[in-house]
Formats: sequence, C-alpha cells, structure tokens
Amino acid sequence: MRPERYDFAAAEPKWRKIWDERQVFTSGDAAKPKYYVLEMFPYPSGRIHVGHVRNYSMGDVIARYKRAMGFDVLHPMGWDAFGLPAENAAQQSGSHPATWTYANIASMRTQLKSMGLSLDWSREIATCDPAYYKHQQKLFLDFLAGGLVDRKQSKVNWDPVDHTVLANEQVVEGRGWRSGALVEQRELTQWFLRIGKYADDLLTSLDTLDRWPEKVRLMQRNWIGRSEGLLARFAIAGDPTGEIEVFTTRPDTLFGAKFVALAPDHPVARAAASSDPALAAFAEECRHIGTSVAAIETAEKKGYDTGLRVVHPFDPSWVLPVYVANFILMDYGTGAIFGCPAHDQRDLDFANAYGLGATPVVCPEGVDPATLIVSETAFDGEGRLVNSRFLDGLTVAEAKEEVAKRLETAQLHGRPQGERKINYKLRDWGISRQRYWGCPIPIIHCPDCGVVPVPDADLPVKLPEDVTFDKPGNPLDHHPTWKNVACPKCGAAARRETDTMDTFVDSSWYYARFTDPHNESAPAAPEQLSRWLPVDQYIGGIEHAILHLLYSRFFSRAIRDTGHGGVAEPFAGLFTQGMVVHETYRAASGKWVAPSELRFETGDKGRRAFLIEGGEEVAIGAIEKMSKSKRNTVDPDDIIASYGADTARLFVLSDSPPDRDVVWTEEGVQGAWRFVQRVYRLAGELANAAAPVGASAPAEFGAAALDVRKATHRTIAAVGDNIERLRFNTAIARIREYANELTAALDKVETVPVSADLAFAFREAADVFVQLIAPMTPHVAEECWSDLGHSEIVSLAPWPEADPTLVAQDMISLPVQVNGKKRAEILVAHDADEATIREEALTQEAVLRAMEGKPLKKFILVPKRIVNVVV
RNA sequence: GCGGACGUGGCGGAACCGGUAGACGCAAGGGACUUAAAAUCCCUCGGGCCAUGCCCAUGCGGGUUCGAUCCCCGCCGUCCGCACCA
Repeated sequence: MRPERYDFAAAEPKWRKIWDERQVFTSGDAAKPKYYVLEMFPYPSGRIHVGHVRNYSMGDVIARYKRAMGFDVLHPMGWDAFGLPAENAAQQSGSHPATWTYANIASMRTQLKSMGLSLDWSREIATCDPAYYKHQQKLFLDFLAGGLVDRKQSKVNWDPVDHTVLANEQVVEGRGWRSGALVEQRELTQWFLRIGKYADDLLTSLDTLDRWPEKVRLMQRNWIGRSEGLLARFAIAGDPTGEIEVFTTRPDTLFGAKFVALAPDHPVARAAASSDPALAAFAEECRHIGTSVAAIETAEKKGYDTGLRVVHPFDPSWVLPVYVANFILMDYGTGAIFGCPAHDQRDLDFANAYGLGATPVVCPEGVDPATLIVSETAFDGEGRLVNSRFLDGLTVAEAKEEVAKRLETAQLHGRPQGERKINYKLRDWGISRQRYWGCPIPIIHCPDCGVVPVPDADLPVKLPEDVTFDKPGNPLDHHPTWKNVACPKCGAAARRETDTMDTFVDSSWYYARFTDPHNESAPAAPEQLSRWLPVDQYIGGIEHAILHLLYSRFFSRAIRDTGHGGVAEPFAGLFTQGMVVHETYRAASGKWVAPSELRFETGDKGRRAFLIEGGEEVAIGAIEKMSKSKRNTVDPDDIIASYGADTARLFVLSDSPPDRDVVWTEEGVQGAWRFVQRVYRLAGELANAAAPVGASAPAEFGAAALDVRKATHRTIAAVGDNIERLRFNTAIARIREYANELTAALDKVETVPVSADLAFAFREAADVFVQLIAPMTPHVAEECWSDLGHSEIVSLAPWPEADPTLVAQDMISLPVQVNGKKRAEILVAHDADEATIREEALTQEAVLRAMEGKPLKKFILVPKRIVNVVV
C-alpha cells in the first residue's frame, strides 16, 4: 500500500544508495556524444552554503537532462584546496593545514552527497594532493621552457608584521587586513606567467564566445585594455644623449603639447631626484598615496617641475617643461606622457593647476576655430586639426597617421624618433606567494648555475609536513632542512625556491584534469582532452568574471602550445548565476539576529519579527547577501534535514531567473515543499487511472484523452526548450501548470476504470510528468517512477519526445482588436483562410459595437497571432 | 567621471521576432472538510467607474506604428563593473 505522504527522510538516502551502487553517473561511454557540464569547484571551508546549493542544483539539472538526452555526460567535483584560510586555522587552532583541509573536504563531501547530485565521484580531485600539483609543477617547467615564464623584480604590497605579500584587496586603507600594519611597497624578485603574450588572442577570441554573457566579455575586454598609439622620443635640451620616450594614443595633438610628465619612479625622475631633495620628497609622497585606493580617487593632480626641458619633435626651437606628476603610472606605457591640456581632461586639470595654458588643436565640425577656447572641460571628440602647421585641416585619424609617418622616418640619436605601438592594460601574472599552503614552485637556486628547474624525475616537490606557524613569514623559509638541496646540474649546495604558487594557478587547469584525473604521467592524456574539452556548460559566480576565467583561458592556450594538447577556449558556454540573499534582522541593542531565532507574525501592522526567546520585537531590515557578520545565513544541512534535498533544490531553481539574485524565504521553501508532496500525490492519482506500463496505444482517442495528450506533449516541448536555455524558473512554472491541467483532467473522471484511450493518456502523462521533474527533484521522481511500475530507474530513462502533431494546435483563439484595442476573441481552425477569419471577426457583436458603424479602413491579420480591424 | 545592465500587481517574476500585459508561485481575503488543528480542496485577488460593459495601467515625458513592456529621443531612479591606463 502506497503511503499517503511522501517520506523524504526514508526515500532520499535509499535512492542515493542505489545510484551510488550502480554507478549511474560514471561517465565514459565513448559510443555516445559527449557533454561536459562543470560548476566552479568549491573552496573547502568546511560547510557548504546556500550559494553552493543553487550553483550545483543548476549544473545537476543540466547533467541529468543531457544524460536523458543520450549524452555521455562528464559532471565531476573537486576541491580548490590550497589557500590562506588553512594557514590561519593552523595559527589559531594548531591543526595542520592538511589535516584541517581534508577534514573539511570530508564533511563537505557528505553535505554535497546529501543533495543527490549526479556527480561522477570517481573523478574527485583536490588541488592540494601531490598527485595533482605534481602536474602543475611540470606545467610550470614546460611553460618556463616555452618562454611563458619570467622572473623579475616587481613592486608588491609587503606586510612587515606578517612578512608576506598582500594582494591589493587585502590592503585596507593602506594597512594589512590581518595585521593592521602599514603596508610597504617593496621590490621583490617574483615569478611571472607571461599572459601578456596572449593578450591579443585573448581579446579577439572573446568574439567567438557566443555562449558567454556579454557582460563578462565586456569586462574582460576592458581588463585586457588594448590601445593603439605611438611611442615618441623627446630629446632633453642641453643633453646630447638624453631623451624621454612617451606613449600616446593622440599623436595628432602634438602641437597642443604644453608639458611632459613622468611617473615618480621613472629613471629620469629618479636621476633628477638624486640631486634635488625636494623632488625626492615629492616622489616619496606620491608613492605613499599610491597604496590607498581611496586616496587615488580624491587626489588632486600634483606635479613638480624638474627644471629639465625637452625639445618638440617638430620644432627644435620649441621646448616643453618636464614635470614629475602624481597621476602618471610607471607600469603603463613608458611611464611618461606628453600633456595636451585642450584635449585630455587630466592634462587640463594639471595645466590649470600650474598655469601651463591650453591651445586647442582639434576643432569640431561647424565651429569657428577663432572662437574655440578650452578652460574647464577638455574636448576629446572628432574634428579637424587647427593651430597645427602641416596638420591643419586634417581629420584626427589623418593627423595621427601623418604624425606617425613623419616620426617613423625622423631620426633621434641614430634611431627612428617614433614607433607605432599597441599597449595593453593586462599585466603579466605574478604568481609568487610567500606562503606554505600552496603548490611549491619547482626551482632550485644554485650559486653557480643560477636558476635550475627541478628535474622531472624529482617531481613532485612535496610540501614538508613538519612545519610550524608560530613565527611570521613563510614556514617553508623557516624550515630547518627542506630548502637545502644539491644543485641538479653541478651538485653544489643549493637552495630551493621557497615561494609557492598563487592559488589561481590551481584552478586554471582543473577542468582539464577532470578529463583524466588519475593519469600519473601527464596532466591529462591528449585524447581525453580532445574527447571532453571544451566544457560545454560552465556555471559559477560573476565574481570570477575576470581573473579566474582569464587565467583559465590563458592556461588552456599555454597547455596546448607546450605540446599537451587540448583547446584554446576551455569554456564554450558560461553561465553566471545570481546570489542567494536574505532579509536581515536587528534587535534594539543593535545586534544582528539570525532567522532561526525568530518567529514571525502577520497582522494589521504587516509582517513583524519577534525573538523566540524573550519575545522582543526586532526590526526587519534590508535583503542582503548572506553573511556571517549580519547573521542572515541559512544552513543547507538544516533545510535538507527538515524538508529534504528535493525541496531545497526546487526552491533555489524556482521563482527567480537563475542569473538574478534569489531571496531565500521560509514561505518560498514551504511552497517548494508543498509541490514536492503534490508531485507524489499526483503521480499516485494518475497511477490509479493509468494503463499498465508498456500498454499499446488505442487506435482512436476521444476528446478528453486528446486534451491530456496535447497538454503532455506541449509541456515536453516547453520544458525541454526552457532547460536548454537554462531558464529553470520557467521550466518549473510549465511543470506546475501541467500539474494543474492533470489535476483538472482527473477531477473530470466520473467512472473508474476509465476508458482505454484515457487510461493510455494518463499512463503517458504520469510517466512524462515524473520524467520532466526528475532533473530538479530526482529523489521523489525515482520514488514515483518506481510506484508507477517501472523496473528501471528514471535516472536512466531517455527523455520523452514531443509529438509535433500533438504540440500543434488545430483550433486557435485569435484576439480581435479594433484600432489596436482588444474587443473580442474568436476560435478558428489553425489553417483557416483570411476570408473565414475576416467573416468571423467582423460579425462579432463586441467588434461591431466598437466599430460604431464606421467604414473599415484596413484589415490586418497576423497569422496565428492577432486580428486588427482599423476604422 | 567612464562603461554596462535593469525599472511590470502587495511580493518574486512571465510575456518567443512589435501582436490577448500580469503565466507560475508567494502573501492576503473568503469558503469546504474537521470536535479542533494540521494537511488538502474550491473561490477572489493591478486600479477605477455610471459593472452584461467601459476607462486607466509595464518608472516619467514625447515619438514611430494598425498595434509598443519590447524600437527611437529626452528625463528620473536602482544596481553592477572599472577607476588617473595617456
């Protein structure tokens, strides 16, 4: 006897056990076409959060749907397991980072498994596993051999208390986020990956990623920041060899130049500062402002006249002053510019501060050059050149070309004075971190041989286990013996590189490792890479729009170009899902209160919240991103324990479009819960009226049976289309609509057993209904599928096919408008000719009334859409 | 400042290529069943009016069109990204 209510607590573990034992989700049937669906793998913080539930539920719907569509689906899971939190935990609790990390992985794996995700767990990887980072080290060495790695001095944010490098986002108001110490700018020798080599390819290939959000492509475009311009060299007056090279995108405005400005760290500026203490002090001041993001925003343009003068390239008698200025960046272009105040706002602000003047040299069409004055706002639009000697009358583009040509042929100090140049904002990727819990950089420093790669046979360079975290700085550096090693080349006493890699490196190739996760000799076999890559659908948060995705695109190219195989673009389809947000609650004391501590009432004064303990009323605040500090989080474990995984999955997929934020509400969860129960009930009711499994179709269908079948096939078509387009919320809405239709059809049944045609229609409906909901709520679907008499599980059932003849409507209802306002509705055959429709429309009482006896001016028929009568 | 996205009932949202605005759900109100509750089921649910019907309504103001949530112009508001990149 089937129970009245669905007991998720019994059913969910039962079905997961069956999936697990039968290895239903293991990929590798080469006879089928492949489909690779991947969600961004989690950092093992210890607990999954609702954001994970949403992310992985979406991926799972796609995986289950594609599997049912006959694809060999790769849907793996792993752990982004290196990173600073493990070291922080080690400092605080004394547990070793590895112990802490693997314990977290174990508990999160249990949590993820309780969600019923159709993952191939046999491919699980963790980036902190030597079996994984061994290949990462090999890739690094291959990149090094392939000219994709650089070692150079670079400025870093140095925390003098923690003895570590900080990322920009770890510097808060000029201080280290953890230590609170004033951050210093230090020059350190660091390892860099030369992502800049691929700048142009990474930029132009964005156009091919037509299944990426336009927003992400735009962000990457801006980040890469290509600009075409000219390098131009200015001779220093009175110095036979001295010169300053500037980069400009506006060579056309050269006759509007009023000054040259240098970054404080420009070599010429440093040289000048060495004999001018005031300039040295000014440069030092600039460096300090550079550390604070807030300061840059409000900083005034400031400069210091070095006293140097440079000669205008087109007029030996024209000299320009050379300033050191706080707004010039050393690491973009050449660290030097020429300033044209009339046509650049920054230059104008600077010129106004130092009385340098502004001569307009570009005049917009239709403006009299004589009246052209620039005082507060620079003009950066199009126009024709004025006040520019041989450039006068040319367009901006023509003038740029002319200046470039002339400077390319002009000579200064025996070299061409100008050179066309394409610049990128994208910098090479510094990967050195002075930390323990990361992938060791496989390099040995020998006093005689210099930088020596660790030989392949010695890989992986494993992290030592006996480390301490009681001292600030890098534990690898403090380790008594680990860094001492013989040089592989000459055998002399040498020292290991003690820096480890940025954790973004770990996540830049994990999608490739999943294709062949247990390969010991290579990151992945080329045939596995070509079998699975690119990832067909990648799903994750928008916060990775730039770095992770750009680094991965770079790695995929670098892996291919160092002979490992694979593809240029790792992610053919990208979807960025929205966050899960929640109301906030605050007591009168100002303390944040967790939703689990509250009870709610709805009355005359609207919705109110009270503490369960004590009954104090608390204020219901804004809906915000879930965060521990505001205590507005919900624990997936609690939800799954009280409602089951299917309810949690259904809720995060319903209501809101997947790319937008979804508000977590108790009412919404209960709505999902009710529907899970309804699925179970409805399947049971349908079963009672349905023909047995495999019953053959009767020759004829009556009206009632036909209506049910039409609803069935229309829903198959709609849900499939919605899932393909990742519109899970509308897919679920269609299924709920279908449930309403089936309930109504069952209500109409007067006699049991029903006629054979209706029984067939109900059998078909019951099966399809369960199959359509299965990707979202797989456990209850399996339970119902079994109750419906199927011997095989629904997870292995092929997706139902919509019969086009049943999807098409034979009678359609056409709205009839008079002068654009709807007045009536007519029911006509889908293939009715215009004359029939016209006759029907024009005899409608409401239409005639609206026409008020006026003569018909025009009759518009949009087939299958609408009729409009114009009078 | 620059770039982008978005504004639809009490709420989340739907509406395919310019063709019935408000699917589906949440909340609310009314009712049935019940000793009662839970669960379930049914009905109402954008606003207004001279209510068998009509008018207004997709942030605001214009425009194009037989017809505009959708296209164009101008405002207002919200959110996101970048932030002196020469």
